[in-house]
Amino acid sequence: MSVPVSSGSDARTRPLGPKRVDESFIVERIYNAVMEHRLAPATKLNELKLCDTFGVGRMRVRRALLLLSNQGIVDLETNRGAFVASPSPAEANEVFEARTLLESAIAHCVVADIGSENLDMLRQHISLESAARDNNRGVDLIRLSGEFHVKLARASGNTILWRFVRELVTRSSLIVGLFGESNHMVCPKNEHSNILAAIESGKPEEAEALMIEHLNRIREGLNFSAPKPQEGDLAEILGLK
Amino acid sequence: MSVPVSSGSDARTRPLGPKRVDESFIVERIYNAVMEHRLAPATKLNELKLCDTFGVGRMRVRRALLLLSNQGIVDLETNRGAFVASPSPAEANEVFEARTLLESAIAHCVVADIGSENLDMLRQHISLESAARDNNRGVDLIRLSGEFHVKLARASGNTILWRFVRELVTRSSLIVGLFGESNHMVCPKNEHSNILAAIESGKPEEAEALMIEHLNRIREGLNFSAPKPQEGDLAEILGLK
DNA sequence: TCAACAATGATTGTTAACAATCAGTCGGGA
DNA sequence: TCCCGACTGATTGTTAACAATCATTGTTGA
Repeated sequence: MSVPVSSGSDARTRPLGPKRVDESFIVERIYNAVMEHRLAPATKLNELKLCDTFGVGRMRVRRALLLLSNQGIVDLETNRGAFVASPSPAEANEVFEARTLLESAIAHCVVADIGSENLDMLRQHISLESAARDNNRGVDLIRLSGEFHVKLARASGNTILWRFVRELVTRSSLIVGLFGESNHMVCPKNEHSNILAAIESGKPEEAEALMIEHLNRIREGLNFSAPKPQEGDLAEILGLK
Repeated sequence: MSVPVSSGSDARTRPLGPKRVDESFIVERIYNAVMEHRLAPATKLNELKLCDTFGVGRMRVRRALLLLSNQGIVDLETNRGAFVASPSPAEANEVFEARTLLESAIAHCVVADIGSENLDMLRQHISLESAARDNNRGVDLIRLSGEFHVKLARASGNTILWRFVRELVTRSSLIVGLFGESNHMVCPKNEHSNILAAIESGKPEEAEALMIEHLNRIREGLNFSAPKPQEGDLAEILGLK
């Protein structure tokens, strides 16, 4: 558990070419780990372990953790350290309220603006999702389900909206991990492709309505009376494979 | 210019009671200064001066600057330091696109949810705005014009949306400072009160439409072919009066 | 057996010094 | 006069050591 992961050592021993490991790299990695449910809520994020994992000094790690805490992905407790955030039910409601407001508007607007290359990207994404679902690749499916929303926001061409949605989707991943009922699918089967279909056929109102329904369905799959305590292993999870 | 400001020294000499100066305090101060056009785009944010101003160590200042850069308020240039951001025209368009999308939806939704105490708050705000306009209190008016949007978002009761709008409004302040035509008023005379009226009378579509118009009007007041270089004095600007 | 408590190790928060880079000045030469 | 380069002070980036706090273990006593 506390054994330095080989990939971590790699990061320190070889400079990884011209790639510089800055705060955003660490933030990115933790974002991805949360999105894929590899980092569970309340997991302790030990500074030294993160230093080993990424091969950087403590300052970098602390700065990255500060950014993450600012985005609601990490909780910083004074003198106790950093933990993956455990959103409260109230917080969860805020996140989904904000998502509904933001993403429904995006779904509406994107119909007019979207270009063919972005449509292709989304189509390709849907096929990846289907494949992951058919092959029972649970981890991939979880990640892809969230990524659809992020890619749709990206298709809006607005990097600010993209960033906002990305934050909210990642926080949703924590929320689902905490309150999601295990038997309930993360994102029901055809909803993403239905949204895409509405976009393709140029129906903004329908795309918007479908997005709202979709988010409500996810929300209904939450059970706030059943918080799940979990345990994370950290070094291995974040290792640079 | 480089003289340590009295208020800055105050901050260091007296502990200011139980008030602890952490990153968010510094971030808050710089946010306010930008909102009030007291910090112009491209102003150099010298670390030591900020340390003196707030009476904290360099670490705190650097962490605050990191947060601000993450929110598009500050640009960090390696080995050159921190500068108040100078949004490009492309960035400006993104900000206003995002604002239109977000704030129109907020204006729509808030009609159903808003409570009387929030309505009162907004009414009171409008009267402050009017007073500032009538008395030619330019600085106050600038601040209040932006704050209306922030308060409206706050009235939605969603702290996430509030944070997003706050960031965008603050960035807008920089944009207006760079590209705004001086003779053009920041926020035309009655538009805020018209929006509030629509909300009060329970007309979500009208509130939304007015908000969109309002933001477009601000946008039309921008002139991207005329960037204005400006100079800031910093220590005095941020001093704890 | 259990609870309170002290001691120790681990982890975080902070400071200070050092290294590296930048910006502005001065001087020399065409 | 103008341009180029070395030099110096200022500023930023980084590291390491120190201080403070927390968590855990082991002990004592009822």
